Amino acid sequence: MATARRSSAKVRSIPARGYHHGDLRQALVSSGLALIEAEGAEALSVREVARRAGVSSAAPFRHFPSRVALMTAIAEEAMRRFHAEFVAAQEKAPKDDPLARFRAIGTAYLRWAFRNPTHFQILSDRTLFDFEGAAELRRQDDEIRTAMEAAVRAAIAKGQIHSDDVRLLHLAGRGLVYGLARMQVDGHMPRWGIAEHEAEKMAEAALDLLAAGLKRA
Amino acid sequence: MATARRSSAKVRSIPARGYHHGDLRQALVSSGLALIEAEGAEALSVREVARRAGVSSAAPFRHFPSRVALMTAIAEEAMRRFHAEFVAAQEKAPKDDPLARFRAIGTAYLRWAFRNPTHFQILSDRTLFDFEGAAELRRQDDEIRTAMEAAVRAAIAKGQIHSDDVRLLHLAGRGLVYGLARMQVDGHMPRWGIAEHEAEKMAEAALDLLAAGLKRA
DNA sequence: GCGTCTATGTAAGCAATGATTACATGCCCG
DNA sequence: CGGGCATGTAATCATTGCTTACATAGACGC
Repeated sequence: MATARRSSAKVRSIPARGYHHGDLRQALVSSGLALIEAEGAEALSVREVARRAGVSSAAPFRHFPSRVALMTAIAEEAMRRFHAEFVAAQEKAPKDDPLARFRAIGTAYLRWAFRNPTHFQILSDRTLFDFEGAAELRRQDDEIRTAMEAAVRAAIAKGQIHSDDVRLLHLAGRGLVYGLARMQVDGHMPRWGIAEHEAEKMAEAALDLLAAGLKRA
Repeated sequence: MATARRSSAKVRSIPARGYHHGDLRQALVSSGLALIEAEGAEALSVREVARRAGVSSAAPFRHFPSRVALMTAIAEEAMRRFHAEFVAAQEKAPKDDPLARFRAIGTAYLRWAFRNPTHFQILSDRTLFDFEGAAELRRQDDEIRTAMEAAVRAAIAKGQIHSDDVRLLHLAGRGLVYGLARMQVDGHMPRWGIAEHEAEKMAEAALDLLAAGLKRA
């Protein structure tokens, strides 16, 4: 009954369930992400994830040496998605208007955070996983930071901004975007009785405000 | 030997240790805060706190119904300190220059967060404690938000700012300050090889940048 | 003083969790 | 077809949050 036998052929491609799970590692990451989405990061336990994947409580330790390692894999998955979307937004952004580009990058960051609060929360809270040990994640994170900084640099070179302190401008931009995103996921967004999706527009407007303030008069 | 007898008098004032602890509740909050300071919020366990206070593992439950309740008391203690410092800064701020006042409030917020990262982290992460159940904390939090909003409103009334959207301006200011503070405690501050205390000045400069951008030309 | 009542501590034990160890199973490759 | 390795299970441990039953010290009425 439960033993829906796979048909002798090379099982590798079929994610069927025998004694050996098709791809437990990925299954654990997926159900882990789903669990966090539903119950919060604190609620993620190795045993619960194993339960949802239908395996014994010791099985996950074949793929991850510790709970933190599992969380790290989940964070890397989240970063992979964020990075992909960021790259896509990056390509659609105007090539010849650095300030607009800076704004576009910030907006993409904000939109992603607002629409994937759980993913964003995992990524931003580095006490949840092993940041140092996640090389790929760090690389993608750096790439995003670098892109933002490049936009600022280009805007300065083009004389679009009335300041030439790259670090400071970058810090202000990133600080604002990061802050707005975290306010949202941390529940610090003032409730002005406006619809949820309005908060996102509001945040984007705040970013515009900064960009406008930087413009050369 | 261990029974250093208190001298008959009204013990109440003396924090001596008999079978009954002088003021266990406060002792738990204090050692809890110290523990978080040293090991991070995740590391706080009721048993460890009890151990450090020299009582049995069940004793804390006489004072707090749950671990979260203990964390909430710790958060309230942190907020009390923050609020006190905020009020002090508020009084020193210029009365007649709202924009400068707005800036002063933001700076005080930033300074506190940079110098008390643990306290700030506890307060900002509402998954750590019971925000809804902490009435006094909520009141003090509101008071700070209100003060910031009032400064913005006054700046608009005085024609110091080239915009009249109070909510938006407030959001931008709070978002930036909150973001810079969280970047610091979350370990997202770019390491530019500058000294630690320079980061604080940098953050303040970013705030100035926003304030300047808002100024009427 | 004295006895009792209550606040506050202890001891022991429960279920759940992260992690380890010894064992089982089945897929892959010679 | 048969050995070996990857991947699963079962059983177990220490630790944790929390509860229950019991102990004791202080406070208070008399």
